[in-house]
Amino acid sequence: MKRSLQHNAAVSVGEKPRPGRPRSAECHDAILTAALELVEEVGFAALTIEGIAARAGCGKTTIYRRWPNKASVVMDAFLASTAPEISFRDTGSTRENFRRQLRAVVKVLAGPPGRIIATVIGGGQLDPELGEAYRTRWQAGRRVESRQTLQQGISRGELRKDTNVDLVLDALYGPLYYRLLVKHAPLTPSYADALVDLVFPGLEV
Amino acid sequence: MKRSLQHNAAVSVGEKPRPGRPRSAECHDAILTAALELVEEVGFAALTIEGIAARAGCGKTTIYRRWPNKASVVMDAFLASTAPEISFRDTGSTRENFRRQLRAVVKVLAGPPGRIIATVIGGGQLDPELGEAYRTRWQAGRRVESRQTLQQGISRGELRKDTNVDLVLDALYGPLYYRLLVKHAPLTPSYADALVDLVFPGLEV
Amino acid sequence: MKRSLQHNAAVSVGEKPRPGRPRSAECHDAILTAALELVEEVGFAALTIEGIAARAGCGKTTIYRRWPNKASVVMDAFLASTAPEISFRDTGSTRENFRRQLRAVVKVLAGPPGRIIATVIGGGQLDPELGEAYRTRWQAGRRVESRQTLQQGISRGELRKDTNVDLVLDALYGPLYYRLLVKHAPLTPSYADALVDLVFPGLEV
Amino acid sequence: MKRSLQHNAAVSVGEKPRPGRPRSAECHDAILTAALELVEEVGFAALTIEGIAARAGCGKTTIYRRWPNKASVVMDAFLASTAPEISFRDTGSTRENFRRQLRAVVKVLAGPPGRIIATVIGGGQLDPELGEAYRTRWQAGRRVESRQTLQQGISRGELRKDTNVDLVLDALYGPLYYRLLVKHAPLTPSYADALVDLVFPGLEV
DNA sequence: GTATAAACGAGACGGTACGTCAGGTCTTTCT
DNA sequence: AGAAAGACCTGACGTACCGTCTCGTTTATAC
Repeated sequence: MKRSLQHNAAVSVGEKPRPGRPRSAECHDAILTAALELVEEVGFAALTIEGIAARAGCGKTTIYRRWPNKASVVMDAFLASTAPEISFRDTGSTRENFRRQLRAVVKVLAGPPGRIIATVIGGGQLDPELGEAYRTRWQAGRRVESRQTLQQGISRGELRKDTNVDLVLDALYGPLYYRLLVKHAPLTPSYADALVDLVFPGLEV
Repeated sequence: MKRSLQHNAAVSVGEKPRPGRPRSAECHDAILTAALELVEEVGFAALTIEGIAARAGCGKTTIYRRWPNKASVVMDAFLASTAPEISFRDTGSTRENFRRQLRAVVKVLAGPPGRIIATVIGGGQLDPELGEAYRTRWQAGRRVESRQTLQQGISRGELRKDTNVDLVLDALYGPLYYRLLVKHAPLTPSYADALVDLVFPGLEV
Repeated sequence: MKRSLQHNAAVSVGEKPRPGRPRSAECHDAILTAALELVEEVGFAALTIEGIAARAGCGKTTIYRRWPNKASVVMDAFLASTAPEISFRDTGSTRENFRRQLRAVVKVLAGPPGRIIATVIGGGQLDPELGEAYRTRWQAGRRVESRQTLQQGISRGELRKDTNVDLVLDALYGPLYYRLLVKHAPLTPSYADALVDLVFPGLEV
Repeated sequence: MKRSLQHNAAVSVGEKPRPGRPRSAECHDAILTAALELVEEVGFAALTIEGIAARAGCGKTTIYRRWPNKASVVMDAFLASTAPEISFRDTGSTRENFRRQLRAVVKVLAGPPGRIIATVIGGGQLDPELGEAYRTRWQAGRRVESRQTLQQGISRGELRKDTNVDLVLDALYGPLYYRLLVKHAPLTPSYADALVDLVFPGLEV
């Protein structure tokens, strides 16, 4: 059951061929694609293993053999689809770097991937495993880059040495996810700008 | 179906008595209590209407007659239990007012009500009605008071006249909900303090 | 509960007026009419008290106050509608008397009342009370007349003195009901004729 | 849905093995046995699919997968239990052949199988499919043998050449079913004898 | 007249069973 | 030996009626 955090089914390179019929890669992809489509169409709660199997044209058993629960399937499907994305580019100014990246994040969150992320975070409130999977397999990776960019700003002397990094990251990204999840107001690029301009003055030396 | 935003079963004051046997208030309370207990014990996903009915000692029909889905039951249960709570008191300093209120909010979110709020927001990603119910019946009310306090600070000359109120509220509360929902770090009173001290310097004249 | 064999709700003549609002005759009729219509439309099994109440425009309680179960309602409804019907007329010949009456019976059984009788007998296999009601309140009455006609034939010297009356009545009517209920062949006037001509030769002196 | 007239679940001989887990024969038998027991204990009306499933130790779905309604289950249960039964033996005299067979039929109808037959015919008044199933899967088979025996009597010169076969069969069996269903008098062997002696005089040359 | 008494409609109540759906497991044949 | 199919038991779903029970409202007789 603890294998749920890894691509447990991928036919890794250099894998020694085990006896028996090898697992079908077409099948694997079909399942992930079906899962992704369905989670967008009906949401995580209404998503069923049977539905995924039916759309993927495979048996339920084939899914259960590879993933322990539907959360893992969805998480794998999400990662397989959204892996290549929003990263930082150095403009020379840390504030400007964040402004650009936050605008990119807003763009993603306001689109279809945003709905999936919201679905996954929402499902994570009900299914602890999904929450854990989201944190470690998606959130943590993004956070590393943001932290590095912030730390770079500190070491370059742009930002105060006593900057509470985790707090600042929360102050920047928290409001975005807040609007994504509560939907009390829209997510716009100018909202990203305003946020950066609210938080950074207190950080810059 | 559009009645889900109101206490649809309560025998409101001054209500002209409709024909037929009136709905039982004991029953109403028993259901909400049972729902609240169960959602804490087993979580929203494992919560069943049958389970609520069994614990409340009433028939399933009685629940279905009053609420369209389990999300609404939980929402009503939550409101009935957590209504009288976190409010502002004027200490003379707007920053101090917010520091105290955010600490109170953290206390609530870190406790059992926090789990239910997270559950409701999570469920709101799948069930639009629940999301809407959360926004209008809970979130909006809290927001009004916060906005007034902030505006008071502006009119008292403590805060800049060009303060973007909605943005500031998001910057203060967003990070709290971010941690509540993503759970990448704990919610502590000192986090509330740090947040206030990060955001306010840029606002004060 | 044992009152189900009598018209328990009719405002009988000479009834001493009890205090309180008297039972409504319109209501009574509306219920019986609704029951009759519904039993023809959907059958006895799918018939519901709620359905009758809804169509009759009265409350369920009003029905339960008067009849102990749906079988009684249907039986009353049937009797109220089909009371005036098939009787014997003396032609001088007993065989002819029966031929005419059996033709009349076939006519009734082949029409809508036949469907209701079939429904009632069918329901009687599942609901003993309905069966008992059918026997005593309908069947027995018809039987008396047939028996008298047969006995008249005996005393007039047309039929053998050792005629087994009950057997002959069964031999005459049994096949009609057999076809009514099993439906393996149609009920036609000529079938009645043939039946009479099969049974009577052995009876006549 | 048109499969209800056949043993739709039986693993027929010579059936090419389809993929997937085959239907369990133990399960099949357990359901039919449970259905038969229950219909005798509580009657058809109080019979529930849930009750059958509980006693058979299987899930409701397993029953619904094989039969469309409880009538079909009972019909199959009845056929499986009463298949090997009442048949004719040639004594040399057609009248005697029928006397013996009618006595056997009376014996069956007066016992537990009789209650089930009555239940099935009764149910057939409400559910056309059940009526059709009864006619084709039970009644028709019995009728063939009776017709052959009657025709044998004709060709042997015992009975008149112009005998109306269908009418005679109705005259012999109709009264039995009449008493079975209306229950106005008991079914006894001597009743069978008397019936034969009433009908045959008119047939014999 | 004004109690008092009962029937009325409406509809909520605790239940039972419905027929469906999906869960996760299993058993079988096919590749 | 894995894939695909499909049957298995389980358990919850949301619905329909059951028969009972309040309600507030008539509509009678009795005081």
